[in-house]
Amino acid sequence: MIADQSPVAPNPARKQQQRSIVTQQKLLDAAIQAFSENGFKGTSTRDIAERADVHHPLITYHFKNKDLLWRAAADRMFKQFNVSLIKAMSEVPEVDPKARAEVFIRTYVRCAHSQPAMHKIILQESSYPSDRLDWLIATHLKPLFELVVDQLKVLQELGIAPAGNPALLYNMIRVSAGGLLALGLEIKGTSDIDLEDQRELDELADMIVRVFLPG
Amino acid sequence: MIADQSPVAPNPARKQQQRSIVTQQKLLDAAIQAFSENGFKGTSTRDIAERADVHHPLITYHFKNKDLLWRAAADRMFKQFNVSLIKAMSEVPEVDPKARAEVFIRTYVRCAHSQPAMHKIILQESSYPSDRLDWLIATHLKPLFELVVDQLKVLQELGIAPAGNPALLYNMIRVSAGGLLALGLEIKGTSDIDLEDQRELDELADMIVRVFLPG
DNA sequence: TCTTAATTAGTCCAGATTGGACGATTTTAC
DNA sequence: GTAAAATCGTCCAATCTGGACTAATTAAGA
Repeated sequence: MIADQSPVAPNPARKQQQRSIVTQQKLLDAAIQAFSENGFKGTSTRDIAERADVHHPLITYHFKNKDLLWRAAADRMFKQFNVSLIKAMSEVPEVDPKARAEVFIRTYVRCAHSQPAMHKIILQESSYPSDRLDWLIATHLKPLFELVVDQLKVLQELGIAPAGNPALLYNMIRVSAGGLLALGLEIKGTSDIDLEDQRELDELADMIVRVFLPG
Repeated sequence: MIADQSPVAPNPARKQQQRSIVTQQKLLDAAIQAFSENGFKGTSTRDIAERADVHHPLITYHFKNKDLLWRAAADRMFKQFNVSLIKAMSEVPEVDPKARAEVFIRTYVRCAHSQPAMHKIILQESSYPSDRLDWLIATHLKPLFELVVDQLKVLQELGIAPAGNPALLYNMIRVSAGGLLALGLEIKGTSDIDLEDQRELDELADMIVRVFLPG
């Protein structure tokens, strides 16, 4: 994912320098990490700058303020996630719905593992109403939701997926992957399952497929 | 749940007054709410005192400091949850494992709905290692985990629950209930499902039973 | 009822942190 | 070489931090 352009400067008379792109990426990565750990309110811009190893006034320079930094960081993360998902799906033939669903689940597990911050941020923003949540839903969550639920209905008609409200089913799958992976430390503490281990990760994906696509 | 005793005073020469119990409960409720929204770091003791409508130095008086307040609040919440669960289970005959499992799931859904803060706090504390997480696992998470996983193994042998690692299965059930309910606002935004509605809540419980206890 | 411990109210503090502003300096594209 | 882009260093005013302290109030036990 390459930044289209600096999020701030409107009409550059000279093109953006390479190092500024690096700085922005470092800030965005650090922001996702920090926000996912401590929430929007609990995260200071100085904390983000320190994690990124960047002088903190550069946040103002590149992103104007904390709100816009949050939005840019979330945008990047969700775009990466959704693009990975759609790309993986595009490589599976349309004619085999069960195979498509299986690829979707395995890809979702893989992406959720490489970006556990996503689920944490969604959950945090679901704590109370906010502009950030509205934006998240409208921009990234609802589009994917509608795409997947339509396909889930087909799977249910074919007897591949369990009956019932497909929206609930979608969310159960989602939390069984993303929500469970975000609990990595806790699960390691209670059960000695290490979801950093590729084999255990595959086992989780197998299990989700088995449970949610029994047909 | 009644507080055994004031968490601070060691040897009261005169018994604890009723109003102090009320103050403590108000503080504990407010603390759970605040911590679940903004995390430990993102929550100030003053914020908690304001939510509880209590003068903030009373936190020092009743709980000594922020850490101990967090622990007392979490302890209360988890005890309530686990006790509800065990109580419900004790009313089901031992001889019918499937009925027991179904009661467990429906009770878990009901409790998770009445206390969505629990899942949020677990997830927050799973972000990075801490004494709080260690304590949570050892005191409340692991005991329940071991209890349930043993019963899950029986269900798997009977062909009632799907095959696979029972620890993963347990956690999938847990997040399908608690994790999904904690996402209430998001789910309402994407799908118009209102999990405050008792019928929709029952539908979720039905779905979890259907998916995880197909046998 | 009276005494006194338990609880609360009110105030204060010193220090840290907050998001953000600003000019001086360095780096790099053209 | 030069001017724009990016970074640095420093500053600020406001707010918030957890906690300390004394005086006032309430209620338990004799």
